[in-house]
Amino acid sequence: MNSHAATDSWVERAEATLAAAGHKRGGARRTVVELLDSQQCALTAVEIEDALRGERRRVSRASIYRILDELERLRLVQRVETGQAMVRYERVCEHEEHHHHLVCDECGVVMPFSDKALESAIETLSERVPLKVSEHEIVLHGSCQDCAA
Amino acid sequence: MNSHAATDSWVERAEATLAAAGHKRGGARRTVVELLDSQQCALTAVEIEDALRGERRRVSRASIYRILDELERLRLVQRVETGQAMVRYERVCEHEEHHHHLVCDECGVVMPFSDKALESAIETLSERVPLKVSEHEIVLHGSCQDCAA
DNA sequence: GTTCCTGCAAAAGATTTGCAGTGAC
DNA sequence: GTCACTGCAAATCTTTTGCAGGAAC
Repeated sequence: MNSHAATDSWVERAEATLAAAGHKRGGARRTVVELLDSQQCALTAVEIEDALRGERRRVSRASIYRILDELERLRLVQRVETGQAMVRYERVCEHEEHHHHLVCDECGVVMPFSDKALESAIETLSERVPLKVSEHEIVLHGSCQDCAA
Repeated sequence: MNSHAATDSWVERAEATLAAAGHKRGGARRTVVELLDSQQCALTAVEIEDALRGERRRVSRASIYRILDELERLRLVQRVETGQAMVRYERVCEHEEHHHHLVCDECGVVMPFSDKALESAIETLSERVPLKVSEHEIVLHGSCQDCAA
């Protein structure tokens, strides 16, 4: 499930960062971290709960939100707002290409994409704007191939 | 408050589109439409309710949501997701420059910006992606000049 | 033993819906 | 008169919080 090099896998960085922040190792948190690591794209809290209910250990909704919140504070995951009712979360990889999202407004599927030209446009722009920019989020809405057919 | 040319002001287009869609003229809806027309940037439902409570006619929260929902379906307003708890809405002007948003994560202020290079990057990109793109949303997060000082 | 971690149940906050009365055409 | 519009109150849904027991160190 996990295709990173062993030495800088996201799970390991997450565990290390959590430990450095004074956290103990909790079973629920480890389970969530492992699930997030195995995902290619962003999940909602409910999707995480459902994914864990069958497979691995069950984790309560409240814990999932608490864990996601802490992971976000530590910049290990990022929120993705897709305009759907629920917020999505995905892991942040330091050495990996930054990506954004495509959302099909008909079926709700969310897919990642990345584009160099877009990133450099954002970078240039960030310096001309009355805001010290720390992050950016881009979402393209439309119909996916299945729904447009 | 309103700086459009009389012939294609957003209020007029909105009224015409609503009428064409079989709507009668409602006092609450007209009040909300006029408020949205007077705004430079996106408002939340609660901000709309508060703005109307003092000044013009009071409109119930439920009606505001229903009105915004209908205006969105007719593509007269668009949602803006800023990562704050509430969704924001703003009018969509056909002949005006498309804009996006800067959000200060400290004080919550939302500002509009626009950038040609960014728009063309999006346009080019939209054709290479497995989605029939109909809309896009870009949000830059960071600290505004007051908060960064 | 202290401090963090979890689940459960309750709370909070945003948005939606049911219903009954009012208004537009 | 009919069908849309609106407000109120209740419901729904996502996310947060309080609390008590359990686990890590």
